[in-house]
Amino acid sequence: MDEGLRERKKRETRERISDMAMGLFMSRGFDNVTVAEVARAADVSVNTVFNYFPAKEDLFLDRQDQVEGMPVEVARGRAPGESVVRAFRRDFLDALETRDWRYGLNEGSDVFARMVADSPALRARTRELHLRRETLLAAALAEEAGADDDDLAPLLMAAHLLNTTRLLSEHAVRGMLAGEAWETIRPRLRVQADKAFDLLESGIGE
Amino acid sequence: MDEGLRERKKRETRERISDMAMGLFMSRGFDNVTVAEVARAADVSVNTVFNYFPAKEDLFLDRQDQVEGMPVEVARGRAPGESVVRAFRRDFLDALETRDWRYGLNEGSDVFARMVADSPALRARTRELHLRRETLLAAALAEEAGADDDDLAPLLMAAHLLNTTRLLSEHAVRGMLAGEAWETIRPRLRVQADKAFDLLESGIGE
DNA sequence: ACCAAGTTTGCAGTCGCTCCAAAATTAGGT
DNA sequence: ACCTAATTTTGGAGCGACTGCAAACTTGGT
Repeated sequence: MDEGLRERKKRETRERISDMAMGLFMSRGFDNVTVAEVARAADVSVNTVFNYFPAKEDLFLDRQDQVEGMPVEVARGRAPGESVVRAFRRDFLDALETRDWRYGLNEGSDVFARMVADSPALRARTRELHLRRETLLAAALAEEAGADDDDLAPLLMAAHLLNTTRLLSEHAVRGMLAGEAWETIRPRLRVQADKAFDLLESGIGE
Repeated sequence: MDEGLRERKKRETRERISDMAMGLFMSRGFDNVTVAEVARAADVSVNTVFNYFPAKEDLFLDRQDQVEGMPVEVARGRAPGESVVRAFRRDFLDALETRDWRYGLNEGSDVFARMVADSPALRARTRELHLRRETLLAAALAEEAGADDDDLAPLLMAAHLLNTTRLLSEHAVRGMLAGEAWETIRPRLRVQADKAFDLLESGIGE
């Protein structure tokens, strides 16, 4: 037992707060739930909530922040000789088959998406996360290529890659929100994904 | 006289509020100025401030919102036969020569940029503006190409185009904030811009 | 049992922002 | 000049996120 009673209690209250918050958010929407209510539901003082979560939005995203390094892993985990674009294409197409949660293709991620869409604060946070992933990926690419600080190529590639996956994910979510069945979304998305990555590889000459 | 006294006064107080706000923001930073202070400086009640500007950030951006349709004009104003990418390349390179404010190459836009960087609220708003421009440009491109709703190409092109110009602008600002002279920034930026747009046209095959 | 360290809590306060109803100002007609 | 209707401004009350601080409480080690 490498976890003392103190640490266990901390973890427990943290999880209790997070769980109660998510429950309330799911049933009533992010903006319609006050931090005081979350605190009451978790049987804890408001200050304690802010003790664990620096801002209200962190109650919602929490684990989402651990996903910010995901693109870097995709880039690093590619086969020898494989280009970065091909690695992302492969990763996304795999996710399309397995409905991987990493790209928001998960069943039920539409509820999630609607909540984000309905709350300005959550939208802002989501974009900040996107930006962070962009700079992290860019840094990884720059390191790998040994690019100097004046070279914009890593930043450009990171931005273009993440924006394609982002737009593909958003497109899938639009379909889900429109009530379409996944099996009718998947083939269409697959076509669009192929076109999108082709566009990345061969350029927009039009 | 197509402007009655009522309308003139409205315009005047609006401008007074905006001017006073900008002055305070410039000298003390966005987050260190309270709306109440702005109101006092403009000799107006706090409610009146919110009467003209829906949120504090609007005191800062105000006219910036009128620029959200700018990319659409670049796309629409291109020469016959000219591709969209070429139009944006031309527009940006022109702006590089004239230090056009539209891309934040303006002298003094570094102060502006630092203020945005220092305030989470302003950063969020700036990104929202970026997103709006993206969807507007995408809509224009989709209309022109007659693309259906399932086609992601317009959205992808819009995103890629605006992200290149965005990253180029940010790069320029980084140089300015580092204290570099404009004449040393320009040639380097020109090289990067050429590479960036080449990347867009010919793709990221690596 | 006791002390030091860490955790929770209550309280007071700031700031952005909203709602509402009462004043003040202006426009237009007589 | 006068009255009325529409518009603008204002004050006040209040909500919700968030901070800072000091007091109470809990845990770990001696």
